[in-house]
Amino acid sequence: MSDQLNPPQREAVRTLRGPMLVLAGAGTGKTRVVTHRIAELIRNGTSPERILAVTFTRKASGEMLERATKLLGTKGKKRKSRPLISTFHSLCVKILRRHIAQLGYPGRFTICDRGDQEAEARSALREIRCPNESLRPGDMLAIVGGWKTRSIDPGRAASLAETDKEHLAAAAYRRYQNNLKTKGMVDFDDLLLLTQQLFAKFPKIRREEAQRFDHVLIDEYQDTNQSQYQIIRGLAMGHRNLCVVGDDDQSIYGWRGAEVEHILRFEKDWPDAKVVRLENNYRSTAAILGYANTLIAFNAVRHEKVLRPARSGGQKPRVLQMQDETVEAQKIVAEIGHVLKQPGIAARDFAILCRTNEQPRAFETELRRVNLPYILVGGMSFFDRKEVRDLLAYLKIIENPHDEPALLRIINTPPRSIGNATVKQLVDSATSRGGHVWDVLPSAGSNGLISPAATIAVEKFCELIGSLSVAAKELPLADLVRLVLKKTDYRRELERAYPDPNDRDARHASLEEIVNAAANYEEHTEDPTLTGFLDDVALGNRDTDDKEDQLRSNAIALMTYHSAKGLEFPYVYMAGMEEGILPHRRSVDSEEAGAIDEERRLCYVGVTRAQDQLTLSFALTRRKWGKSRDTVPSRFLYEMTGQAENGKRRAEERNPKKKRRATR
DNA sequence: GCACTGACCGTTTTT
DNA sequence: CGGTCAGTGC
Repeated sequence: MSDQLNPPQREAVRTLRGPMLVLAGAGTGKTRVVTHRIAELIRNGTSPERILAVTFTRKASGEMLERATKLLGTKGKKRKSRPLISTFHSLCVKILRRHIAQLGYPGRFTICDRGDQEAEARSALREIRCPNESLRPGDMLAIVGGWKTRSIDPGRAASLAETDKEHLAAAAYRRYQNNLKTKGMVDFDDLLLLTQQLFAKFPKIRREEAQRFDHVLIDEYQDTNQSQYQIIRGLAMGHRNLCVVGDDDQSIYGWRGAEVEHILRFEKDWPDAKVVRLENNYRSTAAILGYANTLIAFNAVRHEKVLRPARSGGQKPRVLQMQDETVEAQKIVAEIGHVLKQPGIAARDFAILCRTNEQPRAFETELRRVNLPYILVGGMSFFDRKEVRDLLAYLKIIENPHDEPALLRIINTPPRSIGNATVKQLVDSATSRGGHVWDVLPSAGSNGLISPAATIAVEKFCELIGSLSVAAKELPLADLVRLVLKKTDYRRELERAYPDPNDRDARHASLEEIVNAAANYEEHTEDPTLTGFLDDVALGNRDTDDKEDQLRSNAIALMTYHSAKGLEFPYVYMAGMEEGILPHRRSVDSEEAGAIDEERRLCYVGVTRAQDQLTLSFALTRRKWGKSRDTVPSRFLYEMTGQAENGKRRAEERNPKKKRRATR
């Protein structure tokens, strides 16, 4: 792309004051506009730290920061003189760290990961005496998550609940939320929800936080949920310098509470808003864009947009039919290997996109077999591995001994003779007193709650944590991590637990990675703290770079459509174009209106990632749980290739006057 | 207290 | 197929 901005882009960059909505289609240089705008603001005298840019993913914020830095030529400068480019979640953590006590929480908090959430869900369900088979913790979390992303508190949830499960979930939600509060823990959704509540209840705090910035920019605005919407309003209503950028056709987070209405309603909320449309696509060839446009036109409810290709011609997208998912992986990987032999083509030019996290498995096996470099984005995270979680649990306990899931995780890991029976006693005694497990540990032996042997073990454990906490105040983070490993003898535990040397080595390496991550965090952060490190880990803000970035710098990308949003690749493979996968079975079966439309947008996101060549593939049979089943090609294939009738079009041709309402 | 075994069960996407 | 968990035997 040339460095010249086209007229609408220029307008979006030059109009610096007041509210602005940038409706930007796929591949129209959205990120470019945002970064240029930041640069323009600074050139016009806005001091950089008065600018806040919010993105959805950490990757996007990193990229934006990099580009803005380049544009401004401020590379070596201190962080203070840089704009704040952050994800929503990181922003909210910062705000909550300053004010959470106002909401009745202990002064500090830890962010729970998925495992912590499950443990807390389990105990909440136990508290309401919910039989195991009536509602599982996972299901409860799914229901509660749905409420939280729509800003529904326990009180309102109780009145909204319809089914038996929902009623149980509402009761458990109340407990769950209260327990988290007393323990000083917040889950992912709370980060947004509590910030919203903070702003609503304490206008003074809202103003204080809002006054830090003179300009607010929001990327991927179509994916904002209720809380985010309110937070943005709260931050921008004073100065009104709010610029939001988004594309309703790429709204793929409806299931997480995102409401496209927000982008459609923007002009009503901010009546003097300037609206700029970016419709020139610089990314894909006309052939690819043709497929994308034909496909998305099947969605009835949308902002009408015409994406004009800047690149004419191009190779027509291919549809490949394979025998099963193994052949699919073999064929695609073999083809990539073949194309890679051509000069000037690199592994990073390829992406294999999937609907589910399970699909990449077959590809991974195959890529390994033929020894091609790849990076699997998402899926089982490094930080989900058992040994990593154990080690992090120690750090969490050092930071906040009241973090109960962390405590229960490591109180007997490595085994130190504090068995299930003892732990149960300790938990019961804490619950009956309404206190923390950590606080009953010192007196447990003298109260005769636990056996003499266990008493000694518990005493030793307390000493261990005590000495680590002292060390934490003096040692650099990486050294603290090493000390934890040494004092807990965790490496010997690995030797014991994993007889397979390969397995063992991999796990040793994971521990080493944490030490590296800590060192990296310290190096890249101005004021490093244990809290800050744990925040970054919980939010996926991996400062671990080296290894990951090295890989990413030249590897075939293997990821889901959701992860691929905002990215682009010369060669894109969309695997598993089958009914039940894309669109996913769950959406096909769903009663909810618009479920298929969201799947179609997902498909659209996939298609519009491709710059030069797009390949769609489906398998005739696919294995699931060891059983092979026949499949049906995705309806989207027929739609894209013009083999399906577009009912909406027909109706319109007959009755052209009738205007479609642009709502979801 | 701990390790091992077998029954059971699950089908999406993520910060 | 692969992971989880309760129950069993040492």
